[in-house]
Amino acid sequence: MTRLDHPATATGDAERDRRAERILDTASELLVAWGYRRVTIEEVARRSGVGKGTVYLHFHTKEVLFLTAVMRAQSVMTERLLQDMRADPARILPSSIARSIYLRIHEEPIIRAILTGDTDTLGTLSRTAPDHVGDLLEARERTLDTYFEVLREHDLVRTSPPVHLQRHALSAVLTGYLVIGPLTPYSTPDTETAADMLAHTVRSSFETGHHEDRLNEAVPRIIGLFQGLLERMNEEISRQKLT
Amino acid sequence: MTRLDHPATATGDAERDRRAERILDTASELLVAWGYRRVTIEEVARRSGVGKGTVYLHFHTKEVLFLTAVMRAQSVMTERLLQDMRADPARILPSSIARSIYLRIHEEPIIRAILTGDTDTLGTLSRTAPDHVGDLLEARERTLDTYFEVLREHDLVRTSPPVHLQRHALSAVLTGYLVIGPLTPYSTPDTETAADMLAHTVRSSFETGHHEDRLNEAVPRIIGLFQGLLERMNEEISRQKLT
DNA sequence: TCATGACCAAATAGATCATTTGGTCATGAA
DNA sequence: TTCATGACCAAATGATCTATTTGGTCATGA
Repeated sequence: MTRLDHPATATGDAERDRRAERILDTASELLVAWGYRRVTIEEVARRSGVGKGTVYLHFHTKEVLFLTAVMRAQSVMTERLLQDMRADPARILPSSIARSIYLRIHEEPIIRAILTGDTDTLGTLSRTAPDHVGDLLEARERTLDTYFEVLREHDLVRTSPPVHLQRHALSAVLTGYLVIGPLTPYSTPDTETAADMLAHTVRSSFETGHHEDRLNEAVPRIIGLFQGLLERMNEEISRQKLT
Repeated sequence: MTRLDHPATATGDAERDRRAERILDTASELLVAWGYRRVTIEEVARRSGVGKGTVYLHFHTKEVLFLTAVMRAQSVMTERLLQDMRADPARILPSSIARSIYLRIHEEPIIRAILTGDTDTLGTLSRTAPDHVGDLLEARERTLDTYFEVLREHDLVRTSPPVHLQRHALSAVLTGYLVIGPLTPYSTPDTETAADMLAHTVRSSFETGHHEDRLNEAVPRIIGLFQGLLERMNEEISRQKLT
């Protein structure tokens, strides 16, 4: 429970930022464990080793605090996707991305809650999110559209359906695999197997046989695209962290 | 409001059965409009033009009444699928079935509620269903497994993944398309378009290029299969209708 | 300068009471 | 005798009021 002997004034931006991160850590942890409604700011403050008022020096409201926690989780996931892409060009393909997201979600319950619209843990957050970070959500949509356009230009995905339909289809399939588990009372395959099936589904319904060359050509653009989204997210996150 | 001048004792099984159907009609209607929790047996009785006690002459409990209503809706849907299959062999393919189910669900809110696990309209039904009709649910799983096996024997679907994984994948994709609509706050394509995308997804990830002959060979077996399931459902339905 | 916890209004949870509802069964019509 | 019915009951649900908690502020003091 006891933190620093001297909970002294945070000297410098560095210390201050570390404290903000600690608060976000606590918020994330409690969000998953208790659900938005049941977590109090005071508890977050206590577990973060700061006073209650201090939390409000970092985040406008409870809502903003938890939304930021959620955004940070997504930012981290995007960063991982980027790492993967840099290591292996094939990782830019939708099937690989879907697979990674699916697997990651099984160890990051926050993101699962977002994507599946889990109202118990998210509470009213799911309603109010668009009011606070609507721009970001739109940006994500646009990024995905451009993503498919780029893939298309390099003959890596089918060209038959319009781009926005492909995006919709990808969301639908991914969501389906995520939601089906808790929904059906009966036998579900283990995570790894399901992830492979998901990748198979996405691959066969979106992608073409890939040419190694065309793939490599596309990599920088795709990476740039997601890098842009990542920066947009981080920007939004630090915008929420006050002063 | 007024029904027969003579709400007389139901003479013969025919009249009695008509009355049961009327009660099921009312129950279905109110289930969709109000949700399980808010519907009272008395209201169902009033709207069906019978006394409250009479409802209990037909169905053991409130739960059983509404479960039967739900089963009947599924039975009707299965019947339609069978009609389609008889009219056109290609309708036995998973892509076509998925498409039909998806479209039908947009005009049959009951079934949507089931498949998407809509807890607001279904209430506690979703939890308790397996206790009452667990056998039927298992039968449906087995039927789907056999369905894929038959398709496989006629070279109509891929043979790479195990059958039960294919079933799981089909459920996942269909569920995804169903759930994604209410979930995402943003642009969704219109029903018909989404249905086509769904069919495309299912076709490209499960089916092979179909030989007309092989298709026709499979038709009778597939139809028999679903016919069996249909009978199993109707059997369960009439088992619930008392005496 | 800046972290803090007492403080306030508003929301939530608890407790108590009134109403409704699922399910039964004695009654009476046919 | 057969069978539909609505009064009836215990249990669940909802309404209402009170006590507590909680999000958010700000005077205080390190």
